[in-house]
Amino acid sequence: MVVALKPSLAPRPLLSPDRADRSIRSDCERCSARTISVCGAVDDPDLQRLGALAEVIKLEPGAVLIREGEPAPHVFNITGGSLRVYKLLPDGRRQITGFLFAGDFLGLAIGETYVFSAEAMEVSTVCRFRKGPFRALVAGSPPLEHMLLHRTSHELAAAQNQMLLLGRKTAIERMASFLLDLPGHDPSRPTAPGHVRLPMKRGEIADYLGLTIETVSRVLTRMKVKGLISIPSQNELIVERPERLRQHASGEV
Amino acid sequence: MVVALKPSLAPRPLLSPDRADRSIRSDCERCSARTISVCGAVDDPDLQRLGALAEVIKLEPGAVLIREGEPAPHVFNITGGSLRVYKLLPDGRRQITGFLFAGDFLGLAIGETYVFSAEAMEVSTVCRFRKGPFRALVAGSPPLEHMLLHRTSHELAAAQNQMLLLGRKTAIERMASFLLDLPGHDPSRPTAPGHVRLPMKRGEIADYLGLTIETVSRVLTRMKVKGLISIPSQNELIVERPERLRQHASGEV
DNA sequence: CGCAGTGTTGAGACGCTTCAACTCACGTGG
DNA sequence: CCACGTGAGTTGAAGCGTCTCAACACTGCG
Repeated sequence: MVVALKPSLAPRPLLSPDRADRSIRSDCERCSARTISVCGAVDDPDLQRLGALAEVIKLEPGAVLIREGEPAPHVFNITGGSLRVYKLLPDGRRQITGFLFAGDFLGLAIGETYVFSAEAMEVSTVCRFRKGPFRALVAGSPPLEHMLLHRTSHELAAAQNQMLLLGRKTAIERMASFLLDLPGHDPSRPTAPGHVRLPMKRGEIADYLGLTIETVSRVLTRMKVKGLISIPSQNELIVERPERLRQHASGEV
Repeated sequence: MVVALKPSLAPRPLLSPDRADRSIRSDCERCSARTISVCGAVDDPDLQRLGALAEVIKLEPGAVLIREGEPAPHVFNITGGSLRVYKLLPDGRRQITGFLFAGDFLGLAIGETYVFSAEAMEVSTVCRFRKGPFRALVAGSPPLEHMLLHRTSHELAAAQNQMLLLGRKTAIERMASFLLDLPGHDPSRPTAPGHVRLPMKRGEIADYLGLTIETVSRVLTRMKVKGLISIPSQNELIVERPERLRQHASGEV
């Protein structure tokens, strides 16, 4: 059973970061700033029980996992790939509220129906839990509950950063912030410093940053011309001047 | 000892909503849609212990409770009044990420320093807890931890709504959303239907909605001319056409 | 009465969006 | 092997919504 978690629990023994097929991810990007994997026998009985509850689902690119407004019987944990989470207005305007990667939870919010939609951006795998048993198990396991609170608090802090971005930053500041933040969320195989993997299309970046496709494209071009970044291919990008980008991200230019 | 909580625990006996001096607020606005107060003897020993940890602080309007970037030794619970929570860019641009009222928690996010600032908008009272003992108590009390997770999840859902607002809504849509949402967050004395208390100034509304003061003023005027609202005084507002306002809020006009 | 803080209104400027044309990469089939 | 089609991305020109700057109105208070 595959379960990917990013608990904030006491440190676990560090083993090889490979063998994702039977690994439990254990990290806390804001606390310990690293993604580690714990493989082999799982010592925590709660995590084992959690794994026993799970049902593994594989998603093709574009597959819809959650549709806003529909009944919400499940909680999900992403074990591989990446998903976009978004909300829609009736006329089709879309705001992507987050990109999720391996280890992230989805659908924790209390309520009868989902309040957002979620789709796979690439081939992805998720663990699905029925809400009732999941809640029951969590309620009976303080460490699990604590981990969820910890992660949700982090997400809330990230959401506040995004509000600052959407409410007050210019297009280039938004893009700079995005390019600097993205690698920290994506636990996929360690990339060279400055190297950013872009599993999402321009339109998704636009809907995440509250811009249009055209503006995203223009800003990237401007950054390229300025020598801040280079774009070897559509799906990857290299930050050439991280310090200058950081200045842009915080509005100091 | 004054403690204001909005736990998602099992229902408690409903008593008089007054006597705020010794009350424990107990509600779940999104689940049960009402704010109730439980007064008199507190039966939950965890809440009593929480109360014993608290230190009551009174804030004058404009008083700074939390400054972004400073060490974060405390967790707060608001027992009266209202606070604004915000983030700043170096050049002074401000994004207010939320308005907090009685029952709300503040400073839960894990980290060495606060990642936002908070100021009182009116005369307010808060309970202050040192983080260590607070965490210890919460860790030892599953119901408390559960309540915090529940509340944080709600805040996260609200934050996602705000991202949709900031990223994709027009000025009038933002204002309409704001006027409809605000009463649901403010548990202060029950107001007549359609009646909205505005404890914040225009500049704060602007910084919450990602607009300027002038745009806020213009939009309110437009709404007034259209007959959607009326403004008896600077600090209060009456929604005359809730259904039309709701259409605007969801972008259907 | 005068002052300061707050809110409103107007005119022009600006940044992003909209609309449209074009390029590029990739896959398919004649 | 190349013509063709499609989806994604880029670039240009014009439009529009909000911002900026400025003047004015209102309120409360010493």
